[in-house]
Amino acid sequence: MARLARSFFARDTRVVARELLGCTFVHILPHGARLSGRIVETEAYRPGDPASHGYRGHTERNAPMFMRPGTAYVYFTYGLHFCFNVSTEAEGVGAAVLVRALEPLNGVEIMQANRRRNRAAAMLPIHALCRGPGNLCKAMALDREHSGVDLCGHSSALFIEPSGNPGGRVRASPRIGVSGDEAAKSVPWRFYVAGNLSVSGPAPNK
DNA sequence: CGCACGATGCGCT
DNA sequence: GCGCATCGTGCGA
Repeated sequence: MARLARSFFARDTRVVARELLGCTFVHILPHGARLSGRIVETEAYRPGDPASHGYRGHTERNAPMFMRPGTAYVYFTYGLHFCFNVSTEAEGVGAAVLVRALEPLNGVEIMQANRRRNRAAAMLPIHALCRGPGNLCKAMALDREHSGVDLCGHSSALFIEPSGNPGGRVRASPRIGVSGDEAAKSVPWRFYVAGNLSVSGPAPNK
């Protein structure tokens, strides 16, 4: 299947965030296994946005946000979690879409193993495997070594496949976990598929 | 059910 | 040092 071209990501971050819903995010592991899931929740982080890592300018960590649209930006936070983003807008512009949740499609058993804390722990329900940005990275085996990877490259292990439609009603809401600036907290730049069990936050998401 | 908090690393002031 | 685009647990109602 085709992968999304750079032109898809080289647009307004809010549009990209909304249109990513329903697309399939794929990670081909080194041994060839395919992990994938349908994107059901995203957030836009835009130029001039106080909540964005790019707000205070270019640093070593956020460098992928300023790279070509379609570049993966994976960062480490709270001392234990990774979050996966895709850069947007244009090269030199600090903007990205945070992918917050997937509905698992391929590689579910591997995801189960990636998420399991220890051998005795109970198996998680499929819809919970990639619910929330930290959980998504754990299940999809993503970490800082994937930051800077070009999702539009022909041979990259990470890419996104296009889709017809999200298969549900798309809703917008304020972003989750944003603190500080009041305007940044209230702006509706989180997008999700209403009612999908894999969407994070208080269930059920209507 | 909701809320509080601890875990735990590191980038930034 | 502070605080973070988080998550799971444990507590009280």
